[in-house]
Amino acid sequence: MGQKIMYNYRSHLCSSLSIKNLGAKVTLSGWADTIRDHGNLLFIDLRDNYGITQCVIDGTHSLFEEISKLSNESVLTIIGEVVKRSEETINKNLQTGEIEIQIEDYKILSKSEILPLPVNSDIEYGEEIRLKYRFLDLRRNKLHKNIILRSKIISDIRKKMIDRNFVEFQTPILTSSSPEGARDYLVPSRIHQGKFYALPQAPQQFKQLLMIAGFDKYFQIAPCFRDEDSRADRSPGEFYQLDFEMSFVTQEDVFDAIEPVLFEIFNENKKNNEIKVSRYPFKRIPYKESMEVYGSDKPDLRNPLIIDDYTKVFKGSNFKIFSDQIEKGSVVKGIIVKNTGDQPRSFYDKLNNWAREEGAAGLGYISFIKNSFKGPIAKNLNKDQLLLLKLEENDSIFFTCDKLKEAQLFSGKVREKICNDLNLLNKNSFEFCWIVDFPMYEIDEKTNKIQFSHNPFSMPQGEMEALEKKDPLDIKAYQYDIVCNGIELSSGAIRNHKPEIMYKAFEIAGYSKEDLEEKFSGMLNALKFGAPPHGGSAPGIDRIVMLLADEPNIREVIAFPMNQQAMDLMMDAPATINKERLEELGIKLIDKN
RNA sequence: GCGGGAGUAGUUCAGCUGGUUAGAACGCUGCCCUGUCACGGCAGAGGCCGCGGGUUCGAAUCCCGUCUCUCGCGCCA
Repeated sequence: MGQKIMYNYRSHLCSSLSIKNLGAKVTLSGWADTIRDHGNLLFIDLRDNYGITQCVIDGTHSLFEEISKLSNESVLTIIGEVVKRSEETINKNLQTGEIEIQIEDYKILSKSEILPLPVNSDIEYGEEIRLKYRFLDLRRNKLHKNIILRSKIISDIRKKMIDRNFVEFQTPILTSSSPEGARDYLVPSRIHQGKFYALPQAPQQFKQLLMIAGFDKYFQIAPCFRDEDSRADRSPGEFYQLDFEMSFVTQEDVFDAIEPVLFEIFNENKKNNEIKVSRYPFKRIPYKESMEVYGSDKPDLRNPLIIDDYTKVFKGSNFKIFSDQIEKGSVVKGIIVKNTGDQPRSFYDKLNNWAREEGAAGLGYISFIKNSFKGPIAKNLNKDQLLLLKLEENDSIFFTCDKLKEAQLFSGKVREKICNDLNLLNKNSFEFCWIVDFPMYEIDEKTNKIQFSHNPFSMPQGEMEALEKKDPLDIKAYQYDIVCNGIELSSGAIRNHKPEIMYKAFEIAGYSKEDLEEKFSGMLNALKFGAPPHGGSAPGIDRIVMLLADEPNIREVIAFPMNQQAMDLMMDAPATINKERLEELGIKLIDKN
């Protein structure tokens, strides 16, 4: 104690000692994870980033009194000898469980006050306290591991991209607001009072400009900023994408380039070997089919249930509720569920109640058991109609009747609900698919106007000819999403690299030539001086880590996330700014009260 | 902006068909304990029951309002 000279903090890590080191005099530094005081014998589990080592001291030692007053999470250097534990006291749960350190000397590097949040426990705590004391939360095993996994995934991605001749770039954080898309985060300009920078929602235009600049293959672990409300899989404020772009490529070239990267990242970082990752090429599902079969544009392919169309069965049938609606243009969607024909009545009633809570009229069903059709709808169909259902023994089928889009979306919910209730999900797999052929345009239901359904810079399939001759709502784009286990990892596209097609595409969505030139002059200019065909995508890093860490919430894989209200409880952001700073920026606050 | 759930000790939670002194576990303080690893035992301190109002003889409990957290919807080209 009381050393005046600088000494080494550690000779070993808290994970590194074993019976091979018996007799060695070692120095370890770390946190006092747990202290077990037996009166005349005391154990300290010393923890660092790498592991835990048990240190022991007995009552005859001159430092015993002092050391027994230590508090949890104090930071210590412990010097002592590596000794073998007796056979009965070996701890198999610990990497270093065959040895312990006989404490000879120690030094307190930093004391800890009473903790607001226990570090050495795995139980769940409220998010508010976890976020306020994030540094303590991050010391805890689960979060600590998640953040290290995140680092590994990012470094793996970087290596794989560089190995494939992608070039890493940085693009501006202070840039200009883009008129399409999400709400921007804005930064006031001091030099140009009244004007604002925007933080990039994605480096979309910059990566395209880099392609036009001839760099051929771009990637970036890119921060993206969107001022939108949060969800369990959407952190407010900022998130990271594996943003990449390639020149002289077709849609299939883009898929070929990224599929092995995603496969390898998932296969090499999955939690255990039981877990199967989709082999590439991943399934390609046209948007229209995805809506028909899964009732979603981000289907979870681990769910074995499938939606089919049964409009023909009910058309003109005696089941008037459906047949009348069909006359008015509705459709009937159904989901066949195996091994449910013998479920008790309550099973169907519960689903029916759930459907009503969801705003549906109910959830009609027919089950087929011992060669007869049961359920309230069955008696309204004749034999031929019932046979069209193609039910097998012990099957049930659940119906939704509504306008096409509503019926698809609700069937999608039913598909998910039944899968969850019956536990049909294969949890040990990562199922990838591409959703392709997204429509270029859609109709805004409020204004009845045609608008871009996705990225306005995407190339329409059929290019100029399609824009000129086809009904805009029938035009597909070279626009695709990659989906894994029902989570949209990213969208991407083959971009429109021809200014004349760009003018036409925007014209259809109601933008004049002047609008376009005002808002995207940089981009348009670039396209006029020799732009290669190019395309790319941008899988979300946080969501990839979330899937691999098997976490239901994205904040569990971000070191310092904001809460749902987009506040940083630890750093106290956002915060008020003093008058002088505001004046300098030419900003006057409006009192909304 | 809208809907669901929650807010009680430093922490996690119980109590909530109203009833006089609000409990448990972990943590904390003190004492005992030489083989624990979530050590154990005894004792103790610790509460504006989120905040404001109302009903009532009496409110953690019932009612109204409000704030906060969280999940979902809207939003997220």
